Amino acid sequence: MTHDTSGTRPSPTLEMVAAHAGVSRATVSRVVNDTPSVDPELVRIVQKSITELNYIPNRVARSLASRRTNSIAVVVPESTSKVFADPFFASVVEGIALHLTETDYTLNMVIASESRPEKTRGFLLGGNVDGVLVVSHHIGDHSWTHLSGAPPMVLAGRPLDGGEDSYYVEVDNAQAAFGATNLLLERGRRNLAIIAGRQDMPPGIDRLAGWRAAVEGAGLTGELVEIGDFTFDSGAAAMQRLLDRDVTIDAVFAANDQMAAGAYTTIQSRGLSIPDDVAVVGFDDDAFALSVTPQLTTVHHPIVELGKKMAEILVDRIEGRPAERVTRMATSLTLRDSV
Amino acid sequence: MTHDTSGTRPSPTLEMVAAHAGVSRATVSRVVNDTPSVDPELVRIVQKSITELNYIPNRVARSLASRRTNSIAVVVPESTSKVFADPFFASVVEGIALHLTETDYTLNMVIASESRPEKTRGFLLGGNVDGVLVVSHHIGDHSWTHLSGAPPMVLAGRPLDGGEDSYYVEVDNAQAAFGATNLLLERGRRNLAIIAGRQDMPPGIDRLAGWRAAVEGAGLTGELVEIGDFTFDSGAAAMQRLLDRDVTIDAVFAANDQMAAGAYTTIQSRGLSIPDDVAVVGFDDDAFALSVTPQLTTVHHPIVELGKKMAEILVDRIEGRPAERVTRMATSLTLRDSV
DNA sequence: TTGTACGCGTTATCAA
DNA sequence: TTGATAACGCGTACAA
Repeated sequence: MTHDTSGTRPSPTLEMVAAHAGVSRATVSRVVNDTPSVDPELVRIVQKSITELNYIPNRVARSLASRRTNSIAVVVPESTSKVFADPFFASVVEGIALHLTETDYTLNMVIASESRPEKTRGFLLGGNVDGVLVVSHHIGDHSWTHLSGAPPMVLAGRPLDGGEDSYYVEVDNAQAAFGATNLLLERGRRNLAIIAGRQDMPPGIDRLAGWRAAVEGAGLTGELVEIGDFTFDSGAAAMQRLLDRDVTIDAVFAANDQMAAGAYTTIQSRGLSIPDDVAVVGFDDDAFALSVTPQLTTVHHPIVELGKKMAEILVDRIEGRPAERVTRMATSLTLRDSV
Repeated sequence: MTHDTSGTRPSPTLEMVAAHAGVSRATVSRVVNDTPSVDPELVRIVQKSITELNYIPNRVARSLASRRTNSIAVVVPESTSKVFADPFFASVVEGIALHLTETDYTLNMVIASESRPEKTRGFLLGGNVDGVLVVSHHIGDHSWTHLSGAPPMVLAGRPLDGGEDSYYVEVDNAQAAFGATNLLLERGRRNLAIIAGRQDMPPGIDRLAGWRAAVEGAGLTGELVEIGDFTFDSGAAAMQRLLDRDVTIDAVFAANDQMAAGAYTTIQSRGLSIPDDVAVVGFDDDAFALSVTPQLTTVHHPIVELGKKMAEILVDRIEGRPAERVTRMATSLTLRDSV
């Protein structure tokens, strides 16, 4: 006895339904699984018994017999203890969850504990899930990506380590950053800085590359670079360092909105005005973009859709349908008052 | 064939390990489950075989036989499409996940789809999980709370509908709101308003009650009440209505930081100063409190801890250990610059 | 179209 | 302490 079960009236088994309906278990199983070749009359009778007895199929037994679990895992790195605080992550998971709700798949969140890596590995390889979704980008986080015997997998963002055979959904970070930076240039800004993100993950790397391409394409030097870790505080600190290096900076591109919001506090505390003295562009178009004053001009990308797409592709793969290896989501520039 | 399995080398079964080790399956099972009464020498031999063959126990088969799934469900309402955007929710889930990582339990996120309620119900009652965590507060969302046959459950926040027998973890919303409001009174504010939250959930109801108690306790009339839905925009709108009613408001208590941040934009766009003209106090102490200018004075509560506690209590119940029915987390006032 | 019977990988019972 | 062996609840060839 593992817990108080008073008042418990467990769901009947398939066998009990069969008895009640006066058919074999096989027939009940067929009705439950919508197998075409069943006498409509029998279908009716069985379904009646099912509702009368309040039968709920046992997913565990079903999995054992069918070798499919009908559940998929979402793996997130523990290292990023801020994963949940990151609106990007939250939105991806939301998209995944929303799509799966419309399917018969169940969502398993697994924290890739660094202290117990074998736990994650065992879970993923133990036949507990039909597929895996990975929302991390750190180098090294994909240690299980190329394991033989692993179920189908779809990544959020391009993999860092080769991974020619990986399936993933991403936004074109470099292109979007390029466009955002060009906006600043078009508005006449000439002394551009960037608060880049961690250089061990694609969004950090590619957004910096896009910024650099635009800046250097305009014949300017891309030297005003400071690195943050995508958090609010790191944005504020990076802005400090930038202004300490060059007070004449007239535009900043931040690799995400949280860091942009952090930069705001630094800029404004130095008596500088946004956008008059310093124009700011962010990336993500999340809640932070709206909560700051003046509201932030930022790169919008469909994060929830990205999550949905990941789930969609994974389910396609699981069920044997063809699927694109790489899907790129479109971005757009949301113009507000910070430029 | 459901998907490409080239290169797959499935984990061996318990039986294969038994053969390899020259013992019976029962013995291997005992070793795997740390059953005390096994010859140390055999334990060694079996463990050797396990690592050599790279054996991973099949959780599904284990569940079927043992009638325990080693996984718990976190139920979130679909209605709140903003659940994931809500830092509170994210932190609770983070806490839950963090605690479960240290146990052998797995986390199942289930969206309580309103269009397919039977799916949620079936999942929860189908023996798929050993316990349930509910992070919603809406009236009606607990329709499955009192189902017989349901596994142990722990709620975030007090249940709205009686539920004398429920287990839950909460913060004392009324008490905290009372304290926050008293701070405003102590600072000499006399024309207090509140942007309350939805009145169909405890945080909305109780924080309003706390505010009212403090205001009326000071001999003032608690009439300046506007209701929001915990979102940024609703906070801005509510502040509009308040100022339209009475421009001499000198203090506002918002039921969460997001609404407080929304109120900021309204207040400042009317040319009023925070805190000189209007003092503001929020609730949650999340990222929004830091991203606004001036930084927000707000009620801090240990949300991640709350999640951890929920998971801890649920696991205790599942494993038959005694547990408190109601746990109340302490709050504190984080003083910043908005008062 | 329906039923029989075996197997899925593990735990649990009962003898030995 | 160890080993047969019967569940666990369902899917699915295969046979009828």
